[in-house]
Amino acid sequence: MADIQNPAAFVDPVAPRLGYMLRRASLAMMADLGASLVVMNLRPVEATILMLIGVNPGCTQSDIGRALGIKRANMVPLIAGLSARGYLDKAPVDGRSLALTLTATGEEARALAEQITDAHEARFKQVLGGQDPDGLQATLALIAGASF
Amino acid sequence: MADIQNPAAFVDPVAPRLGYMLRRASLAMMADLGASLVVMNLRPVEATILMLIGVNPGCTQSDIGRALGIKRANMVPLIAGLSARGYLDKAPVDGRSLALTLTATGEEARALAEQITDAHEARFKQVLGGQDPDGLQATLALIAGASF
DNA sequence: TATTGTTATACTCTATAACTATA
DNA sequence: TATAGTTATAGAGTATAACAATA
Repeated sequence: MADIQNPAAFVDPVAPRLGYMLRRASLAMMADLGASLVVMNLRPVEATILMLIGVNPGCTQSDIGRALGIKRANMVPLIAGLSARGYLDKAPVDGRSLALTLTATGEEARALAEQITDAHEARFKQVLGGQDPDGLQATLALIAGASF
Repeated sequence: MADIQNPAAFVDPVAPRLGYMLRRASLAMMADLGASLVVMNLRPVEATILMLIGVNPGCTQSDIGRALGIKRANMVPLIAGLSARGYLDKAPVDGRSLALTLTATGEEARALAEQITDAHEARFKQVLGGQDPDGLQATLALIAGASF
């Protein structure tokens, strides 16, 4: 029986597992990013969408959904929310699709979100000590792109 | 405007971000683990709980919740589910807490889950090429343990 | 026939509040 | 007063099915 009086005696058998540690590291970074973006009342996914439209002006919400792995149906409230806050302009291109661009306010929000994300990332790179963040990035890309 | 006829022209501004790539790598591994465990009708979190009780026989569900970052209230249906499948034995220790152990069937399930998880992990370590998985593991632990 | 945007809906995961019984 | 287990509930996030309009 585990000695529950001594928390250190409790063994965590999944700590040495790559997938679980990946998950914990991801949750730690996402929690920090979320906490950092709360000052501008923006969620990480909303910040991502602003950045995506910033570099891809005129894209559609279906484009964004494909890029981020979000279903069309779930893009609707996300775009509606950002639009209601005055961050987005919609222009018909097709008759069925809308070209999305950032308003001036939206561009300000994107720039601030980018700045906050930079600072967030810098904090974690410092934790890495001397290790190469780009090397880690490349390794993670290998894992993210794996298919069996 | 982004050339939506050519998907390659669509720029992903968060791909070079550590946190986002961490998230994508984590989702990729968790999806693979989930798909691998489906043959025994077990979710990753349930497999984790079996492993946790396996090395910490006699622990309580509150112990498990603390170890995995799952609230007491959300542990209830998890333990009830594993118990209903005949994987767990509960023995009163306290009057208010229950000591959890694996039944013979539960131990079989744990062993199989461990084996499936091993194979899953081996696949991803192969994707890493020559890179040191333990080094990556240690780096992820630094990120997971960071606090600001 | 395929795609865009949309609505409705359901399921999972997570979070809080409140209760009981025990310590 | 604090903890273990529990219930109810609410909020995200994610999934599918279906529809109208358009390509």
